[in-house]
Amino acid sequence: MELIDILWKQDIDLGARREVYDYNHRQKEHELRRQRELEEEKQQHLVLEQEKALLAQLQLDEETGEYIPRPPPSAPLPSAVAPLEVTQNVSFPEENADTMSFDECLQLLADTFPVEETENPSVCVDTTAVSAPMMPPEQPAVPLATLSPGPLLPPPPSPPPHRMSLDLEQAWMELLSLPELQQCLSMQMEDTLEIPTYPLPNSPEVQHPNYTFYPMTNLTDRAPNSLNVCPAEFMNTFDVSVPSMVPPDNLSLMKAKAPQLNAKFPAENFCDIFYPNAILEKSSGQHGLEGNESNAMSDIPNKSPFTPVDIYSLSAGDAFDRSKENLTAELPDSDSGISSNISPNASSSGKSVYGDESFGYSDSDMEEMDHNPGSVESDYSEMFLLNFQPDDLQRAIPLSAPMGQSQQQEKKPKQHKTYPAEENGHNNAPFTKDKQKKRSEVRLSRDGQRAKALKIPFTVDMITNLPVDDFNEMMSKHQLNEAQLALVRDIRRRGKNKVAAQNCRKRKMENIVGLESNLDSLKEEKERLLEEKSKNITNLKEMKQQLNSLYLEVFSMLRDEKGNSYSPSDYSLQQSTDGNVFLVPRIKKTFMKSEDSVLSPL
DNA sequence: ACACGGTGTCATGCT
DNA sequence: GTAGCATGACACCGT
Repeated sequence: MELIDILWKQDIDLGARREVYDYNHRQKEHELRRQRELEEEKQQHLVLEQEKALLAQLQLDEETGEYIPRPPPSAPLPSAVAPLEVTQNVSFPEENADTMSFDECLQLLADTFPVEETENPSVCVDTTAVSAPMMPPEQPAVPLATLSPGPLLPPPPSPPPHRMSLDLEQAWMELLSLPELQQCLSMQMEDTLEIPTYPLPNSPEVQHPNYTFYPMTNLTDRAPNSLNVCPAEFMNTFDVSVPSMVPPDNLSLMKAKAPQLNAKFPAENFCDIFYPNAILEKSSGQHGLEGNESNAMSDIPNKSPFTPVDIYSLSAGDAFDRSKENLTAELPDSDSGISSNISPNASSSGKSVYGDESFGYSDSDMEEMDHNPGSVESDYSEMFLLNFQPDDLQRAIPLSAPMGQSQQQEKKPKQHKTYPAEENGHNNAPFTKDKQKKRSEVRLSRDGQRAKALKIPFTVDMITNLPVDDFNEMMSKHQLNEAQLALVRDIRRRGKNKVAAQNCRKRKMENIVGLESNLDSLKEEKERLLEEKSKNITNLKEMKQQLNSLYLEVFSMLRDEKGNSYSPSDYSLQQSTDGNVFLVPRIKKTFMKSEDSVLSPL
């Protein structure tokens, strides 16, 4: 699968389609290796079945809807044979179910049911989500890659009987009521348990059979290039793997292949039964099909936004979808400012004067437009002065949502989109909250409404965020009256000022935060200094005590001529500036205190 | 009903 | 003189 992808990507510029690789791959592994071998076994098996059918085994199968499989030799065949059968029966005469010979009928059933067993995970996924897990995991992830033998090789285990719903059972019984089919089925079903569980195409819930009965005429119309190359068995995978990431080309290819499934179902009335349903569901919108499809696809590893509806829509207008994607791809690169409206997500590319904040209001504008249904498309189409058709514009806008190609998620981006204030650097600001969006939308809607009222052919963000030169150039390209000019200037002024105010407040907050930080640091320093002061005081006090004790010790060691100690009350020790210590009488000291306090004792 | 925060807008000064 | 920015002040709105 990876090789296929690689090869396909390498040659995609050359126009090579992916199925080319798949086709080769499939031919190598399937057609040459298994088809004929299994086909022979199939033929033998059918002969045996035919013999038994003639012996009237009808009663066995119709009652329970489950058919006891005939012993081993034939049982494993259907699943393994399936891919081969599809391939070889592309040109099967499906319209002659009533008139076909018995052998043909047998052949048809023998071919059909085993095929559908293999297709069961794909074609009949919609009927029961239970069948989804049985799908080959690689199918949804790389849809076209399913063309490779992988999905076809391992025929999924026969679905459990309980999977068949009552409706399916009844429909099955009705089908069995047909005489020819009864014979054929009875013979065929004896061999396989899978038959009862086969989701019949006449269930209105079945989605993919719609493709199966898609008019054969479309076959050649849709994909003439790939039709001849790709055998019908590839279609088995397409039903399941209608991918979200598949390029439009591939989608069209898939769509084209879908009709080939006709070969798998002999009864033409099936088409009459189900195809209208398909149309109905198509017309009902994507949700209906998405719901059904999603149920079936829920187990698919890869989300497959492209539902059958998408395929139908493609069939209805490939050109549109292509243009739609082209539009989304091109707009972000456009510097006309229009892209800013349509691609608010392109913050990286939309940066200009204000960085991300530029073009940030398109969301609000769009929401504003949403509030005025009816006038939205026309007004904006006028305002943009683009070549877009309103439909294109309307569809292109959501498509440009940040989801990119996940087109199913385009529904409600506005509510959750990043507000311009957040984009322009305010996302970290404490002001950022949800209501900011609301207010912004309201505010912007004012100017938007005014602009629309005056038929100003620019968007608010264009007016606001374009550089002066570009703005003037844009203005020069349109003849605006005084009111329009005044409004445009006001809008630009307000827009600029709004951004300035936001920046100002941001700075203010930053300043506040900075000042608070400084305050904290200053407080810490103050505490540190106070603590140091306290330590110094303590040390000083200790030193004084030590000095005092030293003084007393020295003084006590002094003796007069008679060997008597001096009284501390009468004498004191004093140190001169040169370091000499003198014993000074207290009386004298008091006398000297007035003239030389330096000599006073410590 | 009131307080408060967030935001847009206006007026003004400055570059 | 004009455009743009910064900012105080005010009003509005939502919580």
